[in-house]
Order: sequence, then structure tokens, then C-alpha cells
Amino acid sequence: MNLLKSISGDALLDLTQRYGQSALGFGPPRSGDSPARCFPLAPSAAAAAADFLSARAAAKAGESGGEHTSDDDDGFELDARGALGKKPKEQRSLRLSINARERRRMHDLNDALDGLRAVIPYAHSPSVRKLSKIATLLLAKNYILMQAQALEEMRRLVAYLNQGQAVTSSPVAPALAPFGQAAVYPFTGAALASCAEKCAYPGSPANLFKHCGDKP
DNA sequence: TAGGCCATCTGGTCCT
DNA sequence: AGGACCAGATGGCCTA
Repeated sequence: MNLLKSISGDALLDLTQRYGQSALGFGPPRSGDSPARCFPLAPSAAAAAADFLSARAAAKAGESGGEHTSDDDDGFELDARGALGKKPKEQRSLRLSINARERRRMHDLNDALDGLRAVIPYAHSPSVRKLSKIATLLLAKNYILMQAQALEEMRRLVAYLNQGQAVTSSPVAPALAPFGQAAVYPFTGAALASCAEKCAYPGSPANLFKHCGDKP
């Protein structure tokens, strides 16, 4: 939490105002939260759940006449009933595969957000509601800014100590020497260029993780 | 009950 | 042509 106290800016203010302390891990658990809400489903389970939800939505739409179409919903039946003619089965299966792909894509996105939640400082507990998507992104942004600020302060401190060493030959400064500019600020100059080159993103999501080792 | 958050479907656009 | 990405629409669940 001390780290969070250092996070400044409108985003955090907004977060704390909108989510209260619960967003930062100190709020009471929300009794209504289902386990599925706090623990994202595994992809296979999520797909199964999605199929179940689709079927349920279709059933509901069928009985309520709602406009929200789904896999088994009115679109094709209307065509069959109406004057537009029946849609070919190929179009139907194409639509289903597109839906499945989009679902998978969104699950991947959610997995990535979960990964982000895992590394930003807030209480990770089953009794604490997980951060919303927007809260996760805003908190992550501020956390990054805070870390950059801390690095900058560290760099200044090391520079100061090294300066003192030049004058007094203090034994402390040599010990800190390995943590000099390049080591403390690894994302500048050649290091940054090297990283950018290694982690280049040549257009395919699969390539994004090739060098970084976060994903297969 | 209103509002927030979310999952899903869908059609459009861009890229490979 | 097929896949990725995006934004809008819709409905469900939950909390205040």
C-alpha cells in the first residue's frame, strides 16, 4: 500500500474516488461476487460457459423476442420465415467460427489483463473484488510512472554518492558503482534500442512474445 | 431501480 | 480469402 501512496495523478485520484479503498485492496468483500467473477475461467471452461450462455441467450431471445441476436437466434429463422430467403449453411457456420474466434480473442485479452493485475500492487485476495479493466489500466499506468520516478531518484542518488566518492574516496561509493547509470536506468540509450529491436512487433501477436518469453 | 461492469454477437475495416 | 482488430448494441449480474 505504501507504493500506492506514491502513485499520484488524476487517474489514481479518480480510481480511489470511484472505487474507494476496495479498489486498492482495503475494501470489504462484495458478498454478491461469484467465484467465477473473482477467478476467471480457464479457456476451455470459458468456452463451455460461452456456449452455455449463447444457448441461454438464444433461448431467452426466442421467448422474449429481444433484438440481441445470437448463434441460435432469430437472424436465420427470420430469414427462413421472411422474404429475404434462407441464409446458406456455409454463412451460418462462418458466422459461428467468427464468433468463436472473437470470443477467443477477448479471452486472450482478459488473460493479459489478469497478468497485468498480477503484477500491479493491490491486494490479491479472493475476498477482494478484482480490479475492473479500466481500473487495471489506469493503475498500471500510474505504477509505471511511479517506478520511472523511483528510478530517476535512485539515479540521482547514485550520482550524488559517486560524486562524494570522487572527493572523499568513501568506501561506500565503489560498492554502488555497479549500480551506476546504465544499470539503474536500463531503458535508455543502447539498452532501450536493443530491447526495442529484440521485442520488435512485426505485425503478428504471436511474434510479440517471441523474445520476451512471457508466452509460448 | 439506476448505474457500473462485463461477455457476447455482429458488421465493418484493414492486413497478410 | 481468411484472420485480426475495432466499435456498437444488447442483455445479465451486481451494488448502492
